[in-house]
Amino acid sequence: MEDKRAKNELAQLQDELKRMNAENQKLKDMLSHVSNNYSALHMHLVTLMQQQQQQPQRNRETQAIQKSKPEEVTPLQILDRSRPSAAGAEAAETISHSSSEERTRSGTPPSNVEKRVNREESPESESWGPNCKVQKLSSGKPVDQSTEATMRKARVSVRARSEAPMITDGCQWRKYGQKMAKGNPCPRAYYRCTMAVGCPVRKQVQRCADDRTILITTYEGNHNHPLPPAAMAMASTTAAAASMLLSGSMPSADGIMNPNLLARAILPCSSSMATISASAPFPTVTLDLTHSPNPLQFQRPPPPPTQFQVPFPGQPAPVSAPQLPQVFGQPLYNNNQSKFSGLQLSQEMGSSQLGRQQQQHQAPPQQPPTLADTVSAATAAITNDPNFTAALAAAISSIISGGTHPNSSNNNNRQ
DNA sequence: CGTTTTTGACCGGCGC
DNA sequence: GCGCCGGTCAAAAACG
Ligand SMILES: [Zn+2]
Repeated sequence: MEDKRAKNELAQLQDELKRMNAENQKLKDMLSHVSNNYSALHMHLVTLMQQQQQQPQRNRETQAIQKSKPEEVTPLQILDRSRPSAAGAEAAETISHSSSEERTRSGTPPSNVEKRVNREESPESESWGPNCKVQKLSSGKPVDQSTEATMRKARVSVRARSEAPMITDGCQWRKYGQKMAKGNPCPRAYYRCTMAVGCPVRKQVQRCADDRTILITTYEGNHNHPLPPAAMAMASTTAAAASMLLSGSMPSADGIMNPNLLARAILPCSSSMATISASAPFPTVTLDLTHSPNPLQFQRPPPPPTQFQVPFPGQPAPVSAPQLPQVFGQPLYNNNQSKFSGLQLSQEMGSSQLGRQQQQHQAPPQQPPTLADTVSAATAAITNDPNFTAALAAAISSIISGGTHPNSSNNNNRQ
């Protein structure tokens, strides 16, 4: 009798323990998620500032930022022409593909789709096949809206530590492929955004070969639909990085310059380096949210591609720009940044492209060496403005709540 | 049932 | 041309 009761109790306890473990795990995931978001946001901010100072006269923008509720309109969103209406998805699509190509979808069976059609009978193919075609075509004709064409080319890869098989960025993804990478035991998975039909955004996820706790997520393209706040951080960050990558500034010396600026603007407190790697078929920005406890990353030329570090002249050591990190550190868990403080931005481009393709862009804003000063000045100005910090805090908390509140629907990712 | 994942086939580009 | 390789497709299976 009594035995029975004891047993019962025990079972109960065990059950509870299990639950707690589960919750614990959940919390851990959440925390990691939040941390990632934080890093992304941080990065975003810096990128933004960078852009801002590129176009000084846009000074007013700061105000826009302050005014706008972060949840609804991110400055970034303004920058790239994403329209609001939900139904706009369709419209956006038309816009994005606009001039150059004839959308083959919906009743316009183009001749050039034939190849794929071969595989299957239905002319229903629609959407993606042609898109690829277009890609090439567009590359063929230089003019075009550089945004669309180039955006597809540009890639932003994010390195972050994550136990989860996939980083939670607030978007919905459908896996459409998986391959074994060559020099890597871990497979690479391909996803595409399913938040809207025809959203061109894709990403591929792969675990780092020599440190499996690091997850490399590579984004490509811009969303053509409104995003939930939880997804804003990543999306806008990557978009910003991408646009930065191929908007004028990227070429040659500037290319080196930018990450440099970013690096020093961001992590005054941590060792930072901008790495530029040659040999990549397409321009790629790499945001490294890995802290990398060991100086491992300082000698990370393992992968065959010739990678070389670019130690900035006279900038090897931590910088003094104490304002920034504090601003972020406060509203969040007081400096949990130990984990993600390190952020490093590197750009890679095709070795072939390295030389040419640079001046292709107009108005090379020859950025004087004083740039760094400008940036830090801007940083100071911005971060000193209470309104701005308030807005930022709001943004952050919104993201956090969006990501963590179970009731906010999105909560956790699947699987 | 609709949606997502799995997984082998397939494609185009590139180097040989 | 051939084979490799990074990507993608799509049928079937798994999922909820
Ligand atoms: Zn999308």
